[in-house]
Amino acid sequence: MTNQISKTTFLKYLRCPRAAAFEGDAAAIVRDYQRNLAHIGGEEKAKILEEETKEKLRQLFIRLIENDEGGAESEAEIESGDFDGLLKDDLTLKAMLSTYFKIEQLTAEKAKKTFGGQVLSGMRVGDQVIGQRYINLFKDGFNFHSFVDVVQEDDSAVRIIEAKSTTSKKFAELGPKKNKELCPIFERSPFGVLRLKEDFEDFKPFDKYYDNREKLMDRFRDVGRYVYDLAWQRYIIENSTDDKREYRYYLAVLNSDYVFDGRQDEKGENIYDADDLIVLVDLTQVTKDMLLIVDRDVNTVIDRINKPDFSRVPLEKPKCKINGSYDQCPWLKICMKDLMVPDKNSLYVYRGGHTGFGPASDKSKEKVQKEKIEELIWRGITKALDIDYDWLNDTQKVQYDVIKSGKTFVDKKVIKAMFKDLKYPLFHLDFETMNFPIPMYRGEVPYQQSLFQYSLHIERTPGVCDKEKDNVSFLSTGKTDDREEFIKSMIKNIPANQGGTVIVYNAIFESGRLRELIEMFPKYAVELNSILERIYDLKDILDPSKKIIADYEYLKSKPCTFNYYNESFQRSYSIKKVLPVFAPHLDYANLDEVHNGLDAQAAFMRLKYLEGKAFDETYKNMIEYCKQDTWAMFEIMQGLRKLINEK
DNA sequence: TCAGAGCTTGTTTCGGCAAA
DNA sequence: TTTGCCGAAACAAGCTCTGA
Repeated sequence: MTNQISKTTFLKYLRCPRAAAFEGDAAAIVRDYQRNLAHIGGEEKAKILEEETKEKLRQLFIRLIENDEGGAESEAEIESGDFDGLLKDDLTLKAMLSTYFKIEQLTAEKAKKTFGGQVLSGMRVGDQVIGQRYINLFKDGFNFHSFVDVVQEDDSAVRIIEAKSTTSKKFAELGPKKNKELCPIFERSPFGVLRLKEDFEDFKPFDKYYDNREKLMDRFRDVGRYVYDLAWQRYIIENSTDDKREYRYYLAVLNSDYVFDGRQDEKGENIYDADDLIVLVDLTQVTKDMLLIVDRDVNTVIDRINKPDFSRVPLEKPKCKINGSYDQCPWLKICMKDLMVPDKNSLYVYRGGHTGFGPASDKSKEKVQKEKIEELIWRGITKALDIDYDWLNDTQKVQYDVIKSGKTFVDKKVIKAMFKDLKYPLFHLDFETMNFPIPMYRGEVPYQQSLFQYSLHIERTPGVCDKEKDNVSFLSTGKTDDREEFIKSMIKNIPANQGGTVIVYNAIFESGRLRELIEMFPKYAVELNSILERIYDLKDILDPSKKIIADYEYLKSKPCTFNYYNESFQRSYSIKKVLPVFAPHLDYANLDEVHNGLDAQAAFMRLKYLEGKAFDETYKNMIEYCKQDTWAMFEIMQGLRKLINEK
């Protein structure tokens, strides 16, 4: 039997030798699980199947990593919870399928318009896309295969187009900066195609042109990973066809400057101008230069499948995607355990630790090279307290002390002074948004954070606020463009003439949204500006930003940046880490349906299609979630008040 | 007057974090 | 997946000093 290797599988094997070895043995177990799950009836049975599968994986991994090099020891034993990520059904991905398909359709339209000829793309049947061009290459007993999103061809040329749901920005703005001015390495051709400057006749290479071009060829970079996909396709095609026509290779991405004009058809569906929304990026020359890299990678993958190697590998940030979320290595937890890196209070807990650790630099002597976290871990220094105290900066020393003593760090004097600057009534405000690749409403751009909900708790005098009575909110029904209703409701509840501080958590987000509203709805500019000017970031009280430090005389002399640090924060000041310390009784897990911002987005997507009781249920759950968010802010402030008034 | 060393200052790049 | 912000490192440019 020939081994089938899809592009996704290929990339999994390419991560590292150990990931490849794990993949081979674990993939069969995961495949079995998915097959059985499809035929199983009832939630309870599915739960049992999941537990059984995790136990199988656990047993497998205990065997795999307990090799002669040591491996996981009892204190860092592998738990079945370490496989959660592997078995999780990707709901977000499923919800996005129709959007990805829409982008492919628009790409086909654009290709037809730009180049004419024959255009072949997929057709949607349920959750499947059929009819795309199949490409494959047999090599050393393997079948490397893939589908091409869009193929355009005529008598003389074939154009291979890979559609990606990212924006043109990262290509259009690639290039060095000189005196704060960008020198892009791409330029729009008369046909509106983004091409490298070298493709134009009058090309003269400028400083750092080739450094930036190199970035396109590095699959661990933001731009490079898209280009790699295309180069892989090219490799398969060039090694499996003897077609003599000219082949050109393009990525299709969303134009970040596209503004949706709000046009709709008679059924109320949005009409997009494909020619304007889609940008083609010509990567023919770059992908050609990458063929050698891909060839080497293909041989590496074949080798790894034929000779699995389970031995330990050093962690590498860009490869393993440590701290990355969606593209993190699925085996990272296993490697971490194997290297004795604890879940809590590891070396990764230090703020600014990514730059490494080393002796404090002495101005009179030469600079000492810092050691990266991954190097230290490889040497067996894995816990936060393992590190030499003198190798830490002032902020990190505070973290060390907190872990060592188990006591929270609090600068009561500073927090007290910051509280004095608040003007009552306090408006605790929180937004929920939807960021869709393709804009939803008139005036929006790709990935616009489109506002659909807010919650507001009004605290008229210090410490006096009722969770129900003092709460107002707005939630769009999702069936129409309600943004103007949203604004009217908000400016009524936060009056411009009344004063009072507007409290938000992580102000960058809320102020950004307000500025966008002013841009799109200038007739409310005065009222919206009044809110914008009164915004105060609750996070600044715990962890002051640079701007706040500059504003407050008493913060300037502080060596450590924190005002408050608790061990359970694990360096993060996100509200989900902070809230449990101040209000352990407020648990997001107790809410129905919506537990975080991404759940709220998913619920809002459903809302559009719900009616009657189901609609009411989801609508209510969304209101409750957002209310909890602003109430949490009030509770954190109450906790801080109690703290600073203690003797 | 010039070249080179060493220092200071400014700019660019990078990685990480927060929100949804 | 996006945005903006931040701090540190890396790099670049300009200055002074020194010795010839």
